[in-house]
Amino acid sequence: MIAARNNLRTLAEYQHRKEACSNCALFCMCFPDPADSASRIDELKLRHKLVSRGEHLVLDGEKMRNIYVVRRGALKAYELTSDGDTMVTGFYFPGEVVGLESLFSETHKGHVVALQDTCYCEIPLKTFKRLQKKNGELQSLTQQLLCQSVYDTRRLLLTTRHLNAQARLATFLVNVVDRLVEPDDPAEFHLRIDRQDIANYLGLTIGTVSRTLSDFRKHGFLTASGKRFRIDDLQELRAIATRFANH
Amino acid sequence: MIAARNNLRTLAEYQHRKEACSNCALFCMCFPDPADSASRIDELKLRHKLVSRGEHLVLDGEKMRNIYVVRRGALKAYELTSDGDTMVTGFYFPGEVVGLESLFSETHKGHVVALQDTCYCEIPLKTFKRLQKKNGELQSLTQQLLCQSVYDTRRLLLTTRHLNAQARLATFLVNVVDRLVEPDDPAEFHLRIDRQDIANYLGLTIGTVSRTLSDFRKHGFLTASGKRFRIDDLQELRAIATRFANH
DNA sequence: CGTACGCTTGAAGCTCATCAAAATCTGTGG
DNA sequence: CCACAGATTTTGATGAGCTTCAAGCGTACG
Repeated sequence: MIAARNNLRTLAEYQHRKEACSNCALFCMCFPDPADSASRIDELKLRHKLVSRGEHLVLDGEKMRNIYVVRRGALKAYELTSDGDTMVTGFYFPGEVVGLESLFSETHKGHVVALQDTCYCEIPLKTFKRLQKKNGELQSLTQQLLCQSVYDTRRLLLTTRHLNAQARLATFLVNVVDRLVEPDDPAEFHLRIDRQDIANYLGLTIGTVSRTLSDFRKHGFLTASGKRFRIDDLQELRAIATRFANH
Repeated sequence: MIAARNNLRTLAEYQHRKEACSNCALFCMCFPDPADSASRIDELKLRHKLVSRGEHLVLDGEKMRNIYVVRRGALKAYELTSDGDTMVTGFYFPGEVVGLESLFSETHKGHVVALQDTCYCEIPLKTFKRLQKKNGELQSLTQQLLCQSVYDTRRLLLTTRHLNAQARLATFLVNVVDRLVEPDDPAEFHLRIDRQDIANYLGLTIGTVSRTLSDFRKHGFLTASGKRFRIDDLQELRAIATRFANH
């Protein structure tokens, strides 16, 4: 069961949390112009919740009741085919919005499950729509995020169609670094995604992913043991990522 | 050079054209509630234009000035990699909107070129935004189209990652039929896309596309000679499209 | 009617999937 | 803290499927 914490917090408390929210895609919704922040926060009745590893945040076909933003943790989005095969469609890291692309149909497409204990913000759809209606900023932010989503998906599409295993994995790793690591920090992280999910996500098999990682290790591009990764030559990985298989 | 025809037409003339517009994704923008259509059409100052085969409608990196809707013809969207390789990202057929996903950045990503002489509607971005601001219907339509675009791209993504050549091509053909052929018409069409572009789009080579088409021919699923296609067993193609390679 | 381009077909090679076994990691209880 | 069991990851051998390259064929168009 999902452990719910539906507390309404004070503005002061939110100001404290600004750091945690600073890379949130919907930052402007919770922390607008200081002049009227109080009312906004109040109206949001923002709910922080937790899902533990293995629990689902969203189920396929479910009516969309909320929009979610990841605070801490990691989530996996996937769909099941008619044959019962799993297809991993994406991952969500802190600061990222879950379920926005369901906005129109108001029905979730695909499942979203926690890869580790994950803390998130829950924004009721009604609140979101109300805010959107009277707030041009949020309006255009929504469009921006949707456009970005189209762009990202298309990029992934091009990636998987035209790249070989090395380039696919390099693209994936570079993307993870960009999303998970602060710009000037060392590229070292605990990746909660297992090899099977990476493979599925990239349209490869677990064997190929493992082998390719070994290749990268041999070439000194990274140090990876289990789920602990350190990227030693991001430059080179970026180069491999843009190097095409069929030229 | 693009042959421009910037005439403002009368409402009566538009009513006549309703049939041509009836499957337009932005239909509601031009033909809203009959009561106030006149003003809407007037405001739109809709411009019909032409691009001939091989001419570009949109160039990569270009500032977005208009939104386009295809009336007649076919367009190809593609990007160029740093190595100079072409990657075909999609096709546009009558009734479909070009460039909506650039809405936020207001910069076009990728090129769009005409595969045949193509007639389209040009909606100035400013007009579109103005209409959007005071028209909730168009507002939500935009979001819907963006959501749809995410969904379509994701679907295509799943397709190409996990399917073999047969399934990819079948998916492509079924999709073309759905977009190009009226529901109850015989599935017969002149596909302006050449084998090379199909191959690139599906992440295959021209040889594999040709070979797979031959397989389909041998099995009696279709009759294809050059760019003329007749789908003889859409049912079976749909079955192949959903049949996965790696189960 | 001939040329050029696109399409088809064939043979050889390479990448990645498949299956299986070994190695390593993770978590649990002693 | 260590030992053990289950899960995950790595590695290896083999083969299917797709690419590559090249040659031949068909078709469109001047």
